[in-house]
Amino acid sequence: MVSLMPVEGKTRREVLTEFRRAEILAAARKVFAARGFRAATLEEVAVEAGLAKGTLYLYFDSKEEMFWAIFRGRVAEMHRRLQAVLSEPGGTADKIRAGLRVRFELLREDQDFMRIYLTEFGQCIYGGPWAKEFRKLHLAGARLLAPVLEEGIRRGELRAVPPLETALALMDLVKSTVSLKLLGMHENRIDVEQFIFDLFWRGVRAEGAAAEGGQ
Amino acid sequence: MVSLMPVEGKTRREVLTEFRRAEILAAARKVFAARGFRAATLEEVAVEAGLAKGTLYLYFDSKEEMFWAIFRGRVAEMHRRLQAVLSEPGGTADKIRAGLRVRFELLREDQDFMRIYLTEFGQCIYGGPWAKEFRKLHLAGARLLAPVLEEGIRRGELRAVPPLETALALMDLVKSTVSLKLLGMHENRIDVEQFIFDLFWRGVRAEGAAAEGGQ
DNA sequence: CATTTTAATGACCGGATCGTCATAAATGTG
DNA sequence: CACATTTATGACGATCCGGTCATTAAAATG
Repeated sequence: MVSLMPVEGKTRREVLTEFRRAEILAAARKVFAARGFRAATLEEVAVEAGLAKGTLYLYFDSKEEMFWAIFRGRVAEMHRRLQAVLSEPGGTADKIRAGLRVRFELLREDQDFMRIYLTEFGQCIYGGPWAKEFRKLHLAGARLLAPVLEEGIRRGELRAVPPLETALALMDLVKSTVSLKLLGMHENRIDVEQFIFDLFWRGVRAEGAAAEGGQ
Repeated sequence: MVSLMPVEGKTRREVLTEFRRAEILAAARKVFAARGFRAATLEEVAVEAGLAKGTLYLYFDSKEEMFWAIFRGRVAEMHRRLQAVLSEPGGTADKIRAGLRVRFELLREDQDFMRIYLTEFGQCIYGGPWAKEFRKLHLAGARLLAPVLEEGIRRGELRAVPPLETALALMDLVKSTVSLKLLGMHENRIDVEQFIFDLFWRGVRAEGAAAEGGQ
């Protein structure tokens, strides 16, 4: 009966099921990114995945579950990468620059995800079932950066800014710049990453410091 | 037949019609702000206005028209006020501060509007019928500030930042801060307006300048 | 007060879409 | 090959909502 070959503690069936789930999520990410959560239809997702709509429900309970599976996973990935670069040794300016780079890299790698992040975040104000989760994830990102800023203040590299608020300001600066990029406003006239870094770094560095991060 | 009393070039009927339109728009603003454009239903708007749904269509052609009547009017008002404070004499720092004050005042006066602005702006990426309009209005705001920055650069008060991009960055900095305020993240721990001004001004001021705007 | 004109109503239509379920195809089993 | 089990299907039910329209209420008119 269970002659399905077990592979690394999982039956062949479980592996196949996971594969299908992943296939469906890839299709869903595409559709959600193109249309937004509300306007995206499961029919589209099904077509994109080469399946029938009913089949989706063998792997997910609802449209919401699909969305969150995509979203949570990607945010977690982003936070892992942020954490990684922020824990490397280096000055505060370097860390801020590295954190910026992670976000811009992510944008280049996966515009779909950023689009979801940016547009659905606005909706979280309406307090649907996600408002709390969204807010928690967003704050979690800021809490990764805040200690770096605190450290910078202690070391005298930064003036005494409120760490969490400043971290949030930076994240939003990136976020909205990213949204402008998606809107095609910046084109290639300036180096956006460098521009944002300059603006922010000059905004937070200690009074006496030169433009040390301006390489 | 036309015994309706003309008042300042308008018949009594026209005045009443305008009044009804305004009543409906007030109700609509409330509902749109509470639920967002998509989730808001005309049934709710009608109830809020104390009318039947069908009656709304005597005054507006569609849900979209209602939304834009609200949105355009309010943005125009914001731009008028920005233009007014930016054209007053004063240093660049003063003007930036005054521009910030306008936006924060607007937030305090009419949170509903800001909510609409913030949340529906995210959606404009999807290129519905509004994408172009939204973008145009958003850029128009930046174009009010850009000349002030250019003037500041000429006068040597600011370093050579790209004016339009910098104006957009400031607008977004305010916008997202505002959204955090709406989310209840800041509470009253810091003076947000002062915080944003400091961050931005230090980010753009000329190399030699002291924190002149820090009053 | 009778009549005409305007304003208001809410039942209804049409389209969209989430999620279900009886049925069918595919796959595995003996 | 017959049978059982898992996977897939897409028509369908249910719901929601923007917009319409025949009908009713109100207001103006003479």
